[in-house]
Amino acid sequence: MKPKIEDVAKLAGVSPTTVSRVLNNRGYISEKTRKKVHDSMKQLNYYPNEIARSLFIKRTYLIGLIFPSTSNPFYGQLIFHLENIYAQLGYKVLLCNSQNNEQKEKQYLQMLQRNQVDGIIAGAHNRGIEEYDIPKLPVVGIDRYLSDTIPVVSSDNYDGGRQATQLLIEKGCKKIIHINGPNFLETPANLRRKAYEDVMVASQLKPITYEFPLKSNDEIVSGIIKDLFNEHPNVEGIFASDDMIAAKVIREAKKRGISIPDHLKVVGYDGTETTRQLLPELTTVEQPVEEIARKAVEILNFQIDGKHEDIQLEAILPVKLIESETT
Amino acid sequence: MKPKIEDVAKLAGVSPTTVSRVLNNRGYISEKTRKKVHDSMKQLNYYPNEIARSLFIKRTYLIGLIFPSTSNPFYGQLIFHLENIYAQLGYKVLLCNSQNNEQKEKQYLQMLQRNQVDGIIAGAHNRGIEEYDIPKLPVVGIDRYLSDTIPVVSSDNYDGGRQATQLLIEKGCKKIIHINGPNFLETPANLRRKAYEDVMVASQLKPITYEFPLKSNDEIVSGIIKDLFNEHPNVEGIFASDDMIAAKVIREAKKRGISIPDHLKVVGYDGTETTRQLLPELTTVEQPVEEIARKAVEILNFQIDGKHEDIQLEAILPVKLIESETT
DNA sequence: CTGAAAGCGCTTACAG
DNA sequence: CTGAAAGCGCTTACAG
Repeated sequence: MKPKIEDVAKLAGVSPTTVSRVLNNRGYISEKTRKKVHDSMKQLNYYPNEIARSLFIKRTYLIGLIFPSTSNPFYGQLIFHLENIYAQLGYKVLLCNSQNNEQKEKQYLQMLQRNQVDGIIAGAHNRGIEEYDIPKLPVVGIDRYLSDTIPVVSSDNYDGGRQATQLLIEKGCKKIIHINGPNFLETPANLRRKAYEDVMVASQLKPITYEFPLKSNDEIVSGIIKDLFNEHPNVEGIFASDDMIAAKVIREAKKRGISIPDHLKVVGYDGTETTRQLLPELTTVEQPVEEIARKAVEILNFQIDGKHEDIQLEAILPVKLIESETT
Repeated sequence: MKPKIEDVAKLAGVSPTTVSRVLNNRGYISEKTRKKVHDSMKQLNYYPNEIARSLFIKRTYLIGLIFPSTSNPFYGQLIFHLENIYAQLGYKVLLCNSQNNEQKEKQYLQMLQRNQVDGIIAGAHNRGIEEYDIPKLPVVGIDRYLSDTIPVVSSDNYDGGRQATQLLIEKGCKKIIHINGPNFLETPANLRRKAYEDVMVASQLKPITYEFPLKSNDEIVSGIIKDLFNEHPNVEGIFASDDMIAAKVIREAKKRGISIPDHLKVVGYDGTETTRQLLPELTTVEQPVEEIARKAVEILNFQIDGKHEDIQLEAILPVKLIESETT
């Protein structure tokens, strides 16, 4: 069986208390004892059982991460940074792919509570889930309003939408169409649309938004893009609410022999590493993914440490327009 | 404070033993008692502490996942499936981004042991790490030989390399170049190169492989691709060892005004969802990501359950050539 | 059908 | 500087 503290203690000829103290660098320990203990630990190949420790100290240093899918480049990159930051802070990360499924999400929430996580960071979903309002469980949302008391971190969606739309206007587009998810959601991401509409109106242009439904797959989105081109064959600019959609727009335009950027200009949103590698020609609004991760961790830490006075309820981080070849 | 089993017991007027039995559906419980206990749990909003449970049963239902980065589309998708499968099986998943850093990886390995994970699934790295040989800790490698006794799951890299190369030959290419990582590594992925060389030689063509170093970044890879085009301006076919590299090849070809597929044909490897969305025109060899995940879980489960006779030391899953517009 | 006791592997006051 | 005892929140024989 795995050696335990008692085994180390026996071999070193000391008490379990002493071994624990050596392990945790707590209290006074003579150099001689410390060495004996360390030698015994090495000899037995001992490593402490964190489960037992967690039970006692009532702290797991576990963080739950609930996001739709690591397969999506934006979330994949965000989770990468979150995990990195937490690893450096001595935390571990429990991964949950919610797939935007409310039922799954509730189950994960239960599971994370049972496993005594110190906190939760959760990413975009269709709507707030009241189950997130767990007394004393630190939670931070990313691009997502979970409840009135749960802090949200997001990129400056409004400014991103504004910059994207303005760029298209500056480049001479008049007929500019936006593609986005459903409008009824109160997500920060909806500000991309709001900004688009505001800028269009301010420039005396008519905003037109094509919406795809909440649970839409590849085909549905492709169909909507086809509709867009059929109904507006003379569209000059398209601002897609994310890079995946922008990629589909580009593809459809190519199929129709519409040359980009001469006859059509396209702007995406996200600007993940993966997009920039696979589709570097796309002009897009880059989210500060690492900074979002850092901010979310910072706010969650304030909650964990009980520093409630330091918590911002909303943190908005600046985006960066990356001009490439589609505009 | 959080209610514990004792609180539920008191409220229900029974012993903690009985509550535990209700919780675990073990032994005989009268319907009346069961109801009382359930009511009390609901009233107190009780949920069991898995940490305490784990300590006793010596089983955490935790699996450690060590992969270079969730930001990479292949690993992101693989991890997505692994997590999904494990969630359905009632397991939880601890995520570790090793970033191909041996030091980090060793630390994660320690951490996972301290946290009493039931098993580990680890993805590609530069070389085997002896620390993986932990007595009685179930481990499975994906596309990676960790040690003689650790099972490996991979796509049929040889067949993938063969199909890619043969396609290029069939399409009329004579001068076909391969781009891959360093050859000295004994990874299953190196079979892609081996297959390329075998097919070329069998077709009386000269294999030429451009290698990029182990720790290479964007720029280094781009530089190597530039070299390739400078040194072989008349190259007709390029088989890249993954889709990211293929994307760079396409980009460089465009810059040089080389038209694809007319004057140059390109084949990638991986065929992740993300690639297929962002770069659907790429011909590539699709890895059976979900099947790889399933197989790895299956083999790890055999180890966890002690069914050592059922364990395959090497599982190779079939790939699928997806012909698109770059060939 | 139900309960009292012991124990999972740690840590922390409290003594000395 | 070091140790004996109690306890973190569960579960499992063992009794009854």
